[in-house]
Amino acid sequence: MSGPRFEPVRAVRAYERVVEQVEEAIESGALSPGERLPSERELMVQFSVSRSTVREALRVLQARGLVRSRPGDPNGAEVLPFTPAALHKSMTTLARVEELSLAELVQFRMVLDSAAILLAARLRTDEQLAEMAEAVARMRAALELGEDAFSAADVAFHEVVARAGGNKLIQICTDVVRSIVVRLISEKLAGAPDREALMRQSIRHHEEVIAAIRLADGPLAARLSRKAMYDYYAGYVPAAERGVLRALLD
Amino acid sequence: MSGPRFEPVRAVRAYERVVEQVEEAIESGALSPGERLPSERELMVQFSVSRSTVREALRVLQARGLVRSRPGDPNGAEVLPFTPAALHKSMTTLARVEELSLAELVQFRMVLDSAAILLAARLRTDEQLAEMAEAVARMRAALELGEDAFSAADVAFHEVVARAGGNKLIQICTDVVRSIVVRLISEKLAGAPDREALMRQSIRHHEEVIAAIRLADGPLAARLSRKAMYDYYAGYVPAAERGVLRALLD
DNA sequence: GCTAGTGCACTGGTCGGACCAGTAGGCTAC
DNA sequence: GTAGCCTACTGGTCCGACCAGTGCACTAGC
Repeated sequence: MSGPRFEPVRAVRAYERVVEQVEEAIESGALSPGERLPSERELMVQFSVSRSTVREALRVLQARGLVRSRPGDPNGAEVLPFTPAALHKSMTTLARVEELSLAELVQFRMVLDSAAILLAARLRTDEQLAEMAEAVARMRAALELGEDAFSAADVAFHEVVARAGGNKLIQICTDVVRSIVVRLISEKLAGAPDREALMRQSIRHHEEVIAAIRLADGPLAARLSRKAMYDYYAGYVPAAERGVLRALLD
Repeated sequence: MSGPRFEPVRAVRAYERVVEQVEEAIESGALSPGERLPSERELMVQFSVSRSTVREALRVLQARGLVRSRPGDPNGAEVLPFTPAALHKSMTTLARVEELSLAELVQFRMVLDSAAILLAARLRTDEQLAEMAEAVARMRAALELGEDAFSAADVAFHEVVARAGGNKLIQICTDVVRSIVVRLISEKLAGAPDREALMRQSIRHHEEVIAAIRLADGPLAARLSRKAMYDYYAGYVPAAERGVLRALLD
């Protein structure tokens, strides 16, 4: 016979209550990006807590990327528009403490990027298609300009595609993981053999993908994009782990 | 001619320095999960900052899921093993403030889950295959037991698959997004028409997927899983948005 | 001798007050 | 009318204090 079901009471700290209330106000839209929170001294009155408690709450909210405070600002903390910064931070942490391999990260990109391309092939506007072509043109021009320009144009291409795919979650996740991958291999990048050949090949691949997108052949575009990413990154992945990447090639 | 390249100096607060140092120690492995940080009073000596500053740093580290502190604990804060809690938090925030639609979330699951299944079809062990079959058996048994048991068995199935796929990032992301989706539709779930038919259909689909995995036919298994997820969730997605989901069906 | 119980020394959580450097905007002096 | 100062705020940091917990060593009782 089970008696009255008591719920475990976890001791909830004062600053957590403050965090919850402010968080709720932001997520419900009662506070919009750009608006200001009351000053810390005002908040301590409203919440009936000390300033230390208010400040600990604000630190948490700041760590979650919801607000930002600036010393000397005559207004209170500013409510920020959503940025994937917190997502980025926790994924980076994940990558470090869980020791995610480069193979896993690249595989993740192959999956999500090709999905975005599949969707983009069906949903893209003509304008977006032109943007993609322009980005690839800039990649080609960057052959003369150097690594950074090439990389920037490449990022621009993938951003247009992700946007055209219409799924914000995919868009943000690809973006976050891409930056992690880029940082991981940036040091290896300089000393890599035959960078220029790799870049030329990458450009060809991108052009093939665009052609498939133009024809609205999503599955083909997706397949080509996976192949492109594999060819581009396989050299940086230990040979033993390349098998799991090839599993995604048709 | 560009002179010496000065970097912008952003004012770095004291507590941020503390966060960085502790974070580095954890991520580099100098501090392992289960180990203890020095007490707050000890940390204020080591870092030469006040206790308030130490505490703000600890709040940030706690928000990132790296440490936990318990009142009265004679030891310092405990270094935690990685949990996707922070990732979960930021994705949930993303879902709320960016107003991710259920369609986007389900689409994301279709993509990642089918990728995991594709990989699992090639990499799974016989033992994992048996686990999958057992999970589906429990789903069938749960027809008598109710919604919760069914859902739990379903989760177990997808967890085995994700594990068998061998990509921790995919595994964690599917897990996080699944819980968000589940919470989103949990209220609609009770009043849904013809739940039992949906559950029976879902079981059939799962069995088809297992069959394909058993035959190591990854692409088939992946396709079937996308179809399964579409059929299961389409009813909860506004008709106007179902098109983008169907774009993933072959 | 061993065990059960009691303090004690420590922990984190919270509070209040204080000072500093920085900012914005009103005010004053030119 | 404008340039420059002044003031009233802001957040960042520090300090000292108190409280309610916790674990452990020590002690009193068997």
